[in-house]
Amino acid sequence: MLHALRTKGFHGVGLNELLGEAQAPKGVLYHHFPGGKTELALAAIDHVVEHMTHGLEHLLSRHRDPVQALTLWVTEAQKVLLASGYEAGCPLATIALESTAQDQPIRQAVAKGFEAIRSTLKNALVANGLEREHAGSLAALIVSAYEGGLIQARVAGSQKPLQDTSHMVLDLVRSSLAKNRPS
Amino acid sequence: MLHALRTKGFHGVGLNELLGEAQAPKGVLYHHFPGGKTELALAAIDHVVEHMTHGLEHLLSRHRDPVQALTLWVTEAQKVLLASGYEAGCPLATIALESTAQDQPIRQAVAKGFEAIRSTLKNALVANGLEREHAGSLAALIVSAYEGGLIQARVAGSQKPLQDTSHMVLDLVRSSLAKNRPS
DNA sequence: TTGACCCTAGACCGACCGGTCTATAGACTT
DNA sequence: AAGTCTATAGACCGGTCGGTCTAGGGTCAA
Repeated sequence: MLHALRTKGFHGVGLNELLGEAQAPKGVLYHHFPGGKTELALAAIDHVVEHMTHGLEHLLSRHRDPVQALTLWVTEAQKVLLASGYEAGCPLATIALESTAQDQPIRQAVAKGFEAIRSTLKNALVANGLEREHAGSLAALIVSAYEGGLIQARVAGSQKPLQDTSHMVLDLVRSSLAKNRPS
Repeated sequence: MLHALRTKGFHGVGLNELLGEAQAPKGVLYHHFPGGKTELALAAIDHVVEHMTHGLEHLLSRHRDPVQALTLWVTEAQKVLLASGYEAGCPLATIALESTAQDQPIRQAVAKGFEAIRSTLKNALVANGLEREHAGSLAALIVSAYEGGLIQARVAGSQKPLQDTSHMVLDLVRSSLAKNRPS
C-alpha cells in the first residue's frame, strides 16, 4: 500500500490491483479494515508518519549537529528516490494533494503528520539555541523544501532540484544556528 | 479543467463530471482533443505554466526589487488558496505527484513547467547580481518552498505553514541579494 | 463428535470510468 | 437548391472501480 500510495497516489491505486499483489482476497481486507480503502490509507499514513518522525528523531538524537542529521535525512530520501527510478517521493505529499474537502479523515491524518514533523524539527532547533518563533518558521521551510524538492526531482527525473534546494536550506540552517549560538 | 485539476487531481476528476459542468457533450471534446483526457490535461498544464511564468515575469519587470515581486507572488497564491477554502493549491504539484512513469507526456509538460519557472527566477536573480550557480540553487529553493508551503497550508487549512515558509525564504533571498550587491 | 465462532476466499454488484460511434444540424460552395 | 463538409450531441460500449455478501475451512470448547 505504502509503495503504491507514494508512486500512484490514493486514486491511482486500484483495490483489486493492490490485493492481487498482496495475494489477498477482498474478504480479509474488509474484515480487518471495515472502512475499506480509506481506512487502509489511514493506517498507511499513520505508519509512514511514525516512520518518518522516528527516523528523524533518531538522526537528531544521534548527531549533535542538526545540520548533519538533516543532511543524512535528505541523503536517505535521495537514495530512495533514485532506487525507485524517480517514482517514490513522499507519500504524504501525494495524498495531501489528492484529498478533497470530503476526505476529512485522510486530510486530518496528513495534516497531523506534517505537524508532527514540523514539531520534531522545531524542538531540535530550539534545543540548539534558536528562538521559538524562528525555529517554527525554519521547520516549516525545511518541510516545504523537502516536499517541493522531491516533487521537482521526481518529474524532472533528476536529483538536481532536490540537491539544490537542500543545499540552500542546509546553509540557512547552519548560519541560523551559528548566529544564535556562537559558542 | 484547471480548477478541477488543482482541487481533485487528474485521476480525481471524472470526464463526465467535467463535461457536465461545462454543459458540453463528449463529441465536441473528442473532436477538438482527439487525445482525450490526457490531451486536455496537457493543454491545461501548458496554459497554467504560461500563466504562471507570465505573471512572474510581469511582477519581476514591474518591481526593481525581486523580493518585492516574490512577496506579491506569494500573497497572490495565498489569496487564491483562501478564496477557495483551502482547496486550490498549485495544479502542477498535484499532477506531478499523480503522474506515473507511464504518463510520460504529462510528466514532461510538468517538468518543463517547473524548469521554466526556475529559469525565470534564476535569470531575475542573476540580473540582480547573484552568481549563476547560487541563483540556480536559490531558484530551486523558491519553487520548492512555494510548492511545499502550499501543500502544508492546504491540508492544515491554515495559511501559517505557507507564511512561515515564505517568510524564511524571502529573508534568505533578501540577504543573498544584499550580500552580493552591497550597493 | 458436534456446535459455535472467527476468519478467509472470491463471486458478484451497481456505479462510473474514459472512449467510440452514429445521427444530425448548420454553414459554406457551386 | 443540392451537395459537402465540419462541428455538435449524446447514446452506448467494455472495463474497472470500491464495496457487499455468502459459502466454506479451521479451531476451539464441551
